[in-house]
Amino acid sequence: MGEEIRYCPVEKALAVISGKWKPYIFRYLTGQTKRFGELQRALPHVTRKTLTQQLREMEEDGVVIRKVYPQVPPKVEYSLSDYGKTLIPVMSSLSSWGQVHSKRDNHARDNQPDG
Amino acid sequence: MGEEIRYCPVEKALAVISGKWKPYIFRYLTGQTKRFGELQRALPHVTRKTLTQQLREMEEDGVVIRKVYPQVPPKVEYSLSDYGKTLIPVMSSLSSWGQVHSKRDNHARDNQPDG
DNA sequence: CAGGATCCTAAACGATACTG
DNA sequence: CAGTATCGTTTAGGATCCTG
Repeated sequence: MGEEIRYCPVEKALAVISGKWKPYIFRYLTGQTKRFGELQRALPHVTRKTLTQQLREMEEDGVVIRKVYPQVPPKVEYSLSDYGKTLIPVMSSLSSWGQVHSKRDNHARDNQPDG
Repeated sequence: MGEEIRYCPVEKALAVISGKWKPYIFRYLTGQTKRFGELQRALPHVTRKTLTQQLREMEEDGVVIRKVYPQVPPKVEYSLSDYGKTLIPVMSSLSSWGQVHSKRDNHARDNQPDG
């Protein structure tokens, strides 16, 4: 998901936040540190494998910090890095656009007066 | 690319702008009406089929207006709809983030002093 | 000029089972 | 608890050829 270099800054930003569960992970980690299991419970529809993958990618991109506590049973905490936090206003921008235009779903592309 | 309903506003926004060439199309159409061929020349690496697809999706999503001039040879113009223009600040947000953090490429996730 | 049709590949994601 | 390994499906996008 980031194999080739991104020349377009928009693409670069999208490369970091694109991923089926990344927006959710992002929102959930904003302001909070969470354990793997907590994320899993918050996102009941994602498999462990995929959740791990998405988190690994976010870690690779430097937006998420993974802290492993060497104990048994294992404990792993995830949090946003300072770098990751710089994405918060971007996510807000996306979010507010999505909220404002949520009345316009997939269809409804003809002039829909403010119903 | 928008088969299922998006519950998350961020996902909803991403669904509209995600697509390999959409950011470029977006930027290129911002403030200008362009013909299909112009877009193609501006994006030398995209095939006609894919360019058409992306434009169709953007039209479906209501962000792009496709105007066909019934003449031979055909002439088709693309422009941003008013709805599409509401995405400009969102694109700006993504873009400026991408620009600011462009020094941080795919790797380089350890502390890299401004070398 | 601006496409449509068809075939193909790579990558994302899911399902399921196993592990330190 | 927090993964990894393997397999299978879906889909975005590319390659190529055809058309009004």
